[in-house]
Amino acid sequence: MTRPSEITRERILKAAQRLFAERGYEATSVRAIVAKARVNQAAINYHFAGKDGLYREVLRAAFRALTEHQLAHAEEAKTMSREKALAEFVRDQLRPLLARDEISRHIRIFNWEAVRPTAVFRKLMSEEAAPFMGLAVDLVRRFLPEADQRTLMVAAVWLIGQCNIFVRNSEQLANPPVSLALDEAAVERLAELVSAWAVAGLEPPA
Amino acid sequence: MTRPSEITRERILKAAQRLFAERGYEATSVRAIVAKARVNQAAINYHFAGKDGLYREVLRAAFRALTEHQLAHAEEAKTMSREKALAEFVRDQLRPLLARDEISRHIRIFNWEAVRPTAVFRKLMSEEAAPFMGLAVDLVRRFLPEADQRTLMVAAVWLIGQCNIFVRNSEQLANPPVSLALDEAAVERLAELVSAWAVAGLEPPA
DNA sequence: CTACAATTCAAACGAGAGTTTGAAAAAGGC
DNA sequence: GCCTTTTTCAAACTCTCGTTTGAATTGTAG
Repeated sequence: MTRPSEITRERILKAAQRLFAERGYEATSVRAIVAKARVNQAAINYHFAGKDGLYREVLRAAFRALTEHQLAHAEEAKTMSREKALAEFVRDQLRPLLARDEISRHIRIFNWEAVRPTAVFRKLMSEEAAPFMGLAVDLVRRFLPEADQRTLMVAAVWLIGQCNIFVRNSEQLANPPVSLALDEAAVERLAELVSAWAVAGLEPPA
Repeated sequence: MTRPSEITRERILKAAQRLFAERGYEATSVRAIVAKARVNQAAINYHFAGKDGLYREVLRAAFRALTEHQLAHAEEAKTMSREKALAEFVRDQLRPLLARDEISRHIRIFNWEAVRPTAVFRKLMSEEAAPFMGLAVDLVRRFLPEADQRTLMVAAVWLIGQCNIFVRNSEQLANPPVSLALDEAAVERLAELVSAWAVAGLEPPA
């Protein structure tokens, strides 16, 4: 008898993913999740052994999907010029600004974790190492072939940071004094600007 | 009879500033503040009309001190070369990585706000417009004299973002897989790397 | 059809949050 | 030195949180 429970499980996971992406772990209550999923309150404890367990599942799914997505792009990225590859990376990072799809939510969840890592996240991080960082490092290595590992790590974080701030603060940036519009065309121009600056920053002076 | 109350007021403000900087608004409880300040629990409501009011005061103080600090530097920045000015800006932004002084705490509080802006912050933001953004815009304008206002805004956010990520994620970056050391020398090298890349990014191609 | 296990459900529990209360204490003006 | 105002204090109140409980329901194998 495993079938009927799968339905509620999925409903909970879907609702939880959306709410965690939107508000982060702490600010999301189990009551809000069960209301959105339209299941009973005790269902979370029954199926996931508590809020932590549920979050762990959401995080695992996000991990899997995100690295899968990035690894898929990694193959074609190697065939592009480094400038084009970096531009694609930036565009991917800025994706949550426009799309409301699942991948955007995954990225958002990781942005929440970047702020105040939960215990669940730390554990998962140490268990399933993140090839995500490796991708960013590989990318910047094409610009800094002679740099040591430490410098490459800093460059990777640096690159992610310039994209991250726009995603993380998108709501805030839409208001004064910045008043940054976020329609499709604007995000496209934003991606172009950021990747142009990043490329120029990493390319050796002519 | 204003004197005796000033003492508890100050004790509360000081304790609250430290805790808000460390944990953010939501994760800081009124009970934790009064314990650290060693005052009665009702004191916060008596003196600040609630947790919100207290946070508002802390935020106002941070606003004032931070813009004051930046404006003071703004004068000397104008006498420097644009490259040197940008390097100083970056160094300033990375300051919370090392110092545990008041200014570092102010910056930390604003980093929390960047994550999930509180209602208090939004209100304050709209009331007392931020000359802080203006400073960053002035700085990047020296590199992009012909850019329009929108591009300058994006560039300013872009610049802040590359510094911000290191401060915001400092705890996380200290652990694997990044394992970024954060002693004084390392922060110095970090500031040099970031400002070099940022300068190269903004400087017109040779 | 029956019996048993899996699943749902409404209700309550205990802990922690921010706030309120009303009396006690302290301070200052006259 | 008294009287009024300001300030402190311990306790309780109300709300929300995550979790637990035990009965009711549902699904399925024999």
